[in-house]
Amino acid sequence: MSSDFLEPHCCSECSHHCRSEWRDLTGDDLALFNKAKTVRRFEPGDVMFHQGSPFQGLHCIQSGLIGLRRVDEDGNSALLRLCNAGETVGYRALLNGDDHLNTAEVLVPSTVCILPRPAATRLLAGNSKISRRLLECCIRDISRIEADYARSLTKKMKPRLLHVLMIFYEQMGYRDQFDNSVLELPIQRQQLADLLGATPESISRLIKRLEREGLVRVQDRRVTFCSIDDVVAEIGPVH
Amino acid sequence: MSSDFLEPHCCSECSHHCRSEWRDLTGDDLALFNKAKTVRRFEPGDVMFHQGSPFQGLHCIQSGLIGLRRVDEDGNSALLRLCNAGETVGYRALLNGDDHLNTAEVLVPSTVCILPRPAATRLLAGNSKISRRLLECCIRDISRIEADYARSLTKKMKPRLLHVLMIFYEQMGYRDQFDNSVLELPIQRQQLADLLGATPESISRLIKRLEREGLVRVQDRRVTFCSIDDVVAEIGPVH
DNA sequence: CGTCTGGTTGATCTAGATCAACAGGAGTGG
DNA sequence: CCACTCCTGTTGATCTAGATCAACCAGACG
Repeated sequence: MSSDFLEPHCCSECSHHCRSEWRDLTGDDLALFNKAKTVRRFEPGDVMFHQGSPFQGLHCIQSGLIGLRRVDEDGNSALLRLCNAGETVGYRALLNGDDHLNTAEVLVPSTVCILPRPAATRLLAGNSKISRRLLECCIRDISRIEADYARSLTKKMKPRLLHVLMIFYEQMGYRDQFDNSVLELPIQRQQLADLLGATPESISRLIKRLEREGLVRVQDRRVTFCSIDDVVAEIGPVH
Repeated sequence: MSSDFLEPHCCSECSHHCRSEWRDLTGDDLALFNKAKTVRRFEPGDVMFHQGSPFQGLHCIQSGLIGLRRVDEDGNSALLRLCNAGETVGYRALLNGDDHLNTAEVLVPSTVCILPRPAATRLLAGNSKISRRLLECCIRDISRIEADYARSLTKKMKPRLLHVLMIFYEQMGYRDQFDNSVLELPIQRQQLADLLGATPESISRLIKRLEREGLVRVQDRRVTFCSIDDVVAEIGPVH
């Protein structure tokens, strides 16, 4: 058993993650990846890169939760996307050479593997499998954001809030001792609001309403679903 | 001068279009492209492919305007994106093998070049330049939709409507005999509304308001901008 | 002619924004 | 230990952008 297994580096974490773009690195490519990578630990509130800043490195999320935030000219800001373990962030700036369009902000304690440009470029140029993976990643991201956009155009806040709750539930929900479906929300109300283009006040009231309607019970960050089926009925298929 | 120039086929149209993904096809690849392609003419209201239908072919828009529409479970629909000459549509279904997520509806008379799956796959597998182009195309689409999504989350209808007017103006606007900036809107109010997640009534009233505020003058489909600068000031940088 | 389609207008309603106040912790510093 | 402030969240009062529903209008078209 190599030391990689005893003390995991980026290679084993990033490239072994079943959803990662880097899952099928082998041989020289894997060695290059490992040599060039740095692994960093981030805390909530940290920023991995800023909107408007030049590309610094490809960020592969090993664990945690990252939000991509966009701020407009008058200071309004929105969380456009959430990125989980296994996802690669910042590839757009790598590929088109432009500055980052979003700020990548850390929402929960996260471990991230950073691959600087030279290595990323070499890997991409040398291995067509990797650029294919990146293309898949692009397609996945586009589908996700298109779906979110469509929801924002056609639906009210209530089903949209329920939708993000369900997304979180899928990723980190669990059953408590009474077999209730429970979710420990990883983000605060403000960020929930930024995710939906709403205000924290509205989120607060909306949650109250969901409780009155008997869909969920919420205490601070803990969300207990009274009936997952009822929730799904409100929002249609989650994906 | 070859007959291609006298009676343009897809090759010369699609692949010569400066923004097309296919601009640098040469030799055998170009021959394959030409052999496999079919060119079709569509009229407004026609549908190139339906949401939920399987991939039939890659659609390269030679001329015209295509809208990608998404309809949800309760029948609400939105126009997620507009695609102009030079753009390739439907690549997602090609690459991931899933059904189309959107309906591609024709908004103005359009000429489209259709490349069936086998040829598309062969071209993609054999020519890394092409998959790189497709990746760029993906990146462009993702940037666009992200920007639209951000606007929908943070801005009111007024700047968003002005934004789509400016987008149209950039593409097809002109100066009239008095040097006014004029735009002949290619779509009707309903579609404008679907593009913004609004109702036709709201669009109608909003336009009235823009006229009252002296930003534009509108008669049927003709939009005359009183001051492009004022409009730009309202919406910030267009791109 | 009647009918249809796209657009406008008016009256009313409502979801969500805004603004202001307040409440409960969690530090922090005396 | 208490007082203070900061930060997140909640609540209340009010406002408003945009939706909804109904009517109507003009042109196109059989």
